[in-house]
Amino acid sequence: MQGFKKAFAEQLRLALPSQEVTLERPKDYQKGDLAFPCFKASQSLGMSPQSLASLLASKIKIKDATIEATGPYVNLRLLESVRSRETLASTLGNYPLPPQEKKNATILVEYSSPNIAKLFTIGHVRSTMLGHALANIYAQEGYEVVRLNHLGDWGTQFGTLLAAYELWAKDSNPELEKNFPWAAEYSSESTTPLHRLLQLYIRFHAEEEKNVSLREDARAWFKKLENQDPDARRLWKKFRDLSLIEFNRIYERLGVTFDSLEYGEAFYEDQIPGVLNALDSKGLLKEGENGSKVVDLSEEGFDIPCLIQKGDGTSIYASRDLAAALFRKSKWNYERCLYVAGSEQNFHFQQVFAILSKIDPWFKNKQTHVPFGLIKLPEGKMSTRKGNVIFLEDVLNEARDRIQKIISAKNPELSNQAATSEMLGTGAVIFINAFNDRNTSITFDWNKVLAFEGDTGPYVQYAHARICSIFRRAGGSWSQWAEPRSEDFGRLHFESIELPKSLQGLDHASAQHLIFELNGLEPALKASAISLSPTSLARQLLTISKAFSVFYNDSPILNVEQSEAIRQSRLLLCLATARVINQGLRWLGIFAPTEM
RNA sequence: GCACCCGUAGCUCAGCUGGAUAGAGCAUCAGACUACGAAUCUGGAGGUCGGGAGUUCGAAUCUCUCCGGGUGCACCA
Repeated sequence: MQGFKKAFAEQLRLALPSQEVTLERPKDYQKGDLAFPCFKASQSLGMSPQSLASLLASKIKIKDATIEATGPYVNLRLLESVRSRETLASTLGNYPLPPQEKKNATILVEYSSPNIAKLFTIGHVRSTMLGHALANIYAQEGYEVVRLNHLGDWGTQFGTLLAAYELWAKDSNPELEKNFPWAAEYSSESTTPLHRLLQLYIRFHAEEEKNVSLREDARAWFKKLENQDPDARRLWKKFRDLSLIEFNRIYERLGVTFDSLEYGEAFYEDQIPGVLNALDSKGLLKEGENGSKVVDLSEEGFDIPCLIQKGDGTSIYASRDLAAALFRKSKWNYERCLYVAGSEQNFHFQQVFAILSKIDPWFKNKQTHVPFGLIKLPEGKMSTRKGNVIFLEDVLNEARDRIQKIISAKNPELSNQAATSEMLGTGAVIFINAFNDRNTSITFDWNKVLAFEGDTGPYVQYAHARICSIFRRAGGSWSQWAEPRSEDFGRLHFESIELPKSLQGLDHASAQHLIFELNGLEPALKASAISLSPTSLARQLLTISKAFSVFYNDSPILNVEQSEAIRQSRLLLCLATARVINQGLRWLGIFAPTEM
C-alpha cells in the first residue's frame, strides 16, 4: 500500500507542480483505497475541482490500479487481487503493523496516580487505561516511553489520615469497623487494611464538617511528617505499603504496568527547596497571605496567583509538580510529558506549566495535560470523602459475574470459564472508556457500562474467538499462528507467514471490505496518537469486527465445496483479522480470548 | 470576575487538522439458526447537527455572539 501511495502522490506532484499533495483514505471503501481531493489545487488553477479531477484521472496511470474521477476527487482503486495480497502481506509479518522508525525521543506519560489510602473507584479506570493506551500507542510510534505514576502519597491529605488514625484507630479501635453504613455493602472486602484507612478518611471528613479545628490537626500532622517526626514517618510508610499492595493487585488485574512506582509525590520531598531557590533566583517568588509563598501569574492572564508554599511552611501539590518536572528534565531530557488527569485539574496544570516556562524556557510546550471528564452518578458527583462512590473492583466483579452467567447459558462446555469471564468483563469496562471521547463526562449506569452486545469490547472479542474457533476446526498450525509468540510493551510479535502464489476467493464485496478496513488500523492509530485519545483506535477495531462478521456470515471458509486454494486464502484473511484485532485490543489494554 | 469542557436520531455517542448523499449502538418494527459460534447478520423507521451572525467555492467542523448543561479557581490533590 505504501508503494501505491508513493507512486500516486508522485504522479500527482508531476501533474501539479508547486501544489501541495496530501492523500486521504476514502470513507466508503467502494470508492477506492486512496483519494486526492482537488479543491485546493483547482482553486489556484482557476478551474472547477470536478474538471481538474477528470483531467488528472485521464493523465495518471498506475499498474494494478484504476484511477477514476468521482466528482471532485481522484480515486485510486487497487485491483481486488492486488489489494488482498498487499494487505495480507503487510499484516502477516512479524507484527500486524511494521515497527515504526525509532524517533530517538522520549515521551513521559504520567497516569493513574491514585491517592494513598483510597480505593480505586470507577473514575480511576479512565486515567489508568487512557494513560496505558497512550503509552502503548506512542511506543508503537517509535518513541521511548516512560510510564510514570505520580502516586498521591504526600500532602495535607496524608495529614488527615494521620490525624484520623491518632484519634480513632491508634489502639486498633474496634469502632473502626462500624459506623460506616455504606461500607457494609462491601462487607466481603471491607476488612482489608485499605478499606479501614478509607473509612478513617471518610470519618474524618464527616466529623470535620461539625468540628472545623480538625482541619488544623491534619495540617499539623502533615507538618510533623515534613519535619521528620518519627511516628509520622513510620505510619506514612506503613500506610503507603498497605496501599501499594492493593494498587498492585488492581494493576495486575488490569494488566497495567509502570516503569517505577517510586516517583510518587513523596519522592520529591527533598527537592522542594530546590524549586523555591529556582523560583527565588528568577525573582518569581512573592509573599502571599498568612506568610505563604506564591508566584504571580497576572502577566499570563491568571487573576489568582499560584500557591507554592503554605503559611505554615509546608509544601503543596503545585510545588511538588514543579519539582517533578525539574527532576524529569534532568533524568530523561524528555521531548514531551503527558499528564493524564481529570479535567477539573485544568487550571492547576495551566498554572504549573506557565511557571515552568518562566523558570526555564526549555519547558515551553513540552508539557501537555490530557484531561478527561468525570464519571458521575445519577445523583451527582462521586466523592470518596462522602462515601458515595462506585468502586472499580465492584464494577469488574459485577462485569465478570454477569459474563459468567452468559457463558453458563450459551457455552457451558467452555473450559476456562473463570479466566474468560474476567477477560470479557474487564474488556467491556475498558472498551467503553476508550470508545467514548475522553472529554465527555459519563453518568454511571450499570447496564451501560456492562453492556456486552453491539458496540462493545465483547463484540470485538467475539470476532476474535470465532476466528480462533475456525482455526481449531481447520487444524494444522492455524491456531498456533493466531497466538502471539511474544509481547513487548503492548506490541505483539507473531510468526511470519508466507503467502501462496495466488489468493483466491477474496474478490467479493464482504472480503474486500474487510481488507479495506484492516488497512484502516494504521491511520486510526496515528489519529489516536495525535488526538491523545484511543477513541479512533477503538472505533476502528469495532469497524473491523463488523466487517468480519459480515464476511463470516456470507462467505463459507471451511466447509465449502470449493477449492483448497479458496479455503487457504480465506483462512489467511481470518488470520490477518485475528492478529489485527488482538494487537489493537492489546494496545487498549484488553485481552482477546480464543474461546468464549 | 478568570479558565476549561459539552450541546448531532427517543436514549448513549462517532464524525480527524472545513470537503464526496450526516454515521454507529441501544430501544422499536419486519426478517435470518438442518452452513464454519444467533454474544451474530439483513432490512425499515428515526436528525432544519442548541439559536443567530460571519469567513469560504463549500461549515456539524473555523470565528463571534446568545441560550442551555457541567467543571475548576491559593493554604486538598
